[in-house]
Amino acid sequence: MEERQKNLLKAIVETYIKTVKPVGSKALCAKFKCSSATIRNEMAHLEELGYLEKNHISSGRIPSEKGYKYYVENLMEAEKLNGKDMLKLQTIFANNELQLSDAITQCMEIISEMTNYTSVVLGSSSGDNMLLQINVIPLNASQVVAVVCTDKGHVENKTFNLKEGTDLSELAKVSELVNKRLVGTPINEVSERLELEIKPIIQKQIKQYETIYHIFYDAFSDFVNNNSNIHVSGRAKIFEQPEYNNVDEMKRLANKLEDMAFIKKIEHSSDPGDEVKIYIGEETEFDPNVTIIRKKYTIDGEEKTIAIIGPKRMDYQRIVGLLNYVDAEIDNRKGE
Amino acid sequence: MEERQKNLLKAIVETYIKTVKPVGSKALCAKFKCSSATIRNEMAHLEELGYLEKNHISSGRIPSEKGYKYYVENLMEAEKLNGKDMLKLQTIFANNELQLSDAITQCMEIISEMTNYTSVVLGSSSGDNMLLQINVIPLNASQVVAVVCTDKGHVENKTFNLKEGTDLSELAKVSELVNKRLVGTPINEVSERLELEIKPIIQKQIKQYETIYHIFYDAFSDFVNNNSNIHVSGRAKIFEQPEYNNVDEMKRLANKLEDMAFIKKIEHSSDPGDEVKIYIGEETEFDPNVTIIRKKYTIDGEEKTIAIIGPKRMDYQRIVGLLNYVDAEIDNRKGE
DNA sequence: ATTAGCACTGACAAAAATAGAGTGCTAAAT
DNA sequence: ATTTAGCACTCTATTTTTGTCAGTGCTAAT
Repeated sequence: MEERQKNLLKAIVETYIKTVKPVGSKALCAKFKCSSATIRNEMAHLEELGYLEKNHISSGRIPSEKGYKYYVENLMEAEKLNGKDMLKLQTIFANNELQLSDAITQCMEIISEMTNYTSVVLGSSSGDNMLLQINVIPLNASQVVAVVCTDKGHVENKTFNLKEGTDLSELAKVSELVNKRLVGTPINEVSERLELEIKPIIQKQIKQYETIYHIFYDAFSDFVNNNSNIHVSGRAKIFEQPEYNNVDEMKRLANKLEDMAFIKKIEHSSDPGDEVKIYIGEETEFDPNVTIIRKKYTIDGEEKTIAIIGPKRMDYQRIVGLLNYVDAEIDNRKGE
Repeated sequence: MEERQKNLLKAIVETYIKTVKPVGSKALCAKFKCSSATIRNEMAHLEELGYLEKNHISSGRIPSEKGYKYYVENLMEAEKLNGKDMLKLQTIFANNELQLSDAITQCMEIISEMTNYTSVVLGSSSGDNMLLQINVIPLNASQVVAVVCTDKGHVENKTFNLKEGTDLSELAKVSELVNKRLVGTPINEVSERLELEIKPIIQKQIKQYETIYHIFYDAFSDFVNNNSNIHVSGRAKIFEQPEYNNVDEMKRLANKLEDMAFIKKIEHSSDPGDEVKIYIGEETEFDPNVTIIRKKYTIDGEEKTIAIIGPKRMDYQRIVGLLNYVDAEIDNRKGE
């Protein structure tokens, strides 16, 4: 692609991002110091190459997915954060009382607020967490709460009703046994080892071993299946974007943003790199009409993914700028 | 109001609920075995009394808020659950492994799915929970997680970074002290007693008392402010209702359904009774264009509120029928 | 290679025409 | 004293018509 064509593509993408209206040839004459006809010729060329599209035969051009892609990879310059935005984020990270992972969550909420895009924070899927401790705390004669804690500091709990006459001391015994034998086991293997190692032992020693076994079994399987580690904010924010001026489009997306199983896909998305990654349209695996910008971190040994969901014509410069800033702050805090 | 007028109002409300179109006089001739003119006269009368409204001078009638109100209080007969609906709910409650409060949450999710309304489950606001136990579990040299458990089985946890050289044994000492002194304290008074009773003691005995004091203080204040005890499902479901065929209306409601502070209002709503309560339009304190049907329970000593949010012309019969059924199942389980 | 010029396209908005459902009122019928 | 048929009228909703305009592609001249 020639230099002028690159500049033209850049100008078209940026104009379209601002105006949300197909870009016509006249609009760019001044910038390129040539007539609209010249621009039209170049546009036709860019269209042939697949970087631009038209809504109908006589409309202005809009960038195609390929066009956006080329733009973010080759043409865009990440924007420096403006003072206002920076200030808001700074105050969050400056607060050292705040746990880093909470700071990140808060910060993504703010970004959603500032930009009118939806933001997501995905905690790691507890896969590489290991059992640190299980406590079984009696609430009253017929209820106990089991509290499981992992080495990464994840805690889950579940309340159980006891059958009449369950012996609390037996419960305590089993809990001690589990703590002695299974600490350090990856959390999603605990169930298995419970079955293979613990069950045979308690089967002999404990009277109501079935009830008690179930309590432990359930407490762990719940842990693995839990998705509480997902924060979505500004689900409704993205609807402020002009592309969602249409009821069906809104409904379609609103449903997806409700579905946590779907949201999880953002994390699993293709490649695992930890730089800022931009997925446009089909590539997102989430929705063909959105762009997702995401970044992965490892904090205290745990993976965390943050992502912004916006329309395909999202303000790439600003978002990348923001995420870069967040990145720097996190590095900064991690260095401490 | 005369008998025929009551019947007419009932018919109009029920027709409107089904068709979502203003009800004209002809449509009801057959049912009332009289001419449209007679119906019109009666309609005019009902309108004078404030039970009906018109969109414009020559349109059919729609029920006013007062009309709906009168309907649900005097005219409606709760519907018997149809077999399909009942079956779905039954399987949830039949599963005795499932904790009752989880069963309720699941069941409200299903109801949202079945009816295309939004459902909400609000746990009690932890006000009358009392401290049962706090554990401070070390994760590694520089991090601990504090786990607070109340007598009602609520568990919250928070991770803290320790300053260089914090003495873990001192932490354990304080945690023992808190467990000895403050168990049984209402959870929202713990902070205060921490300040008044614990601080003076540790101030003398503990070197890094400030850091350690903060850990406990923060762990409790987080507990009180937490809203994790809210489940909203089918936020997007309500948009399937034909009244949300308009982008602005959708956005307005989507924003409210995102805002947990707003959702909480459903619980605090005026009177505290524990029967099925129907709030229509303005009465909801949530949104003038919706109806909220809610029911409060006390389960294991904790208040729980379930609610359905739908349009003002929601299918009252079905929802009340469903909630009655849920009610019966809960009573059934509580009785065990 | 660039540009002026021109015919042409399709979206969009405003205006006009049409159909239809429903009302209120009056006067006659029961 | 109700009830009803009949009629003029109102308003909505839909379709049709018309005009405007931004933008294009192509050709021929620069």
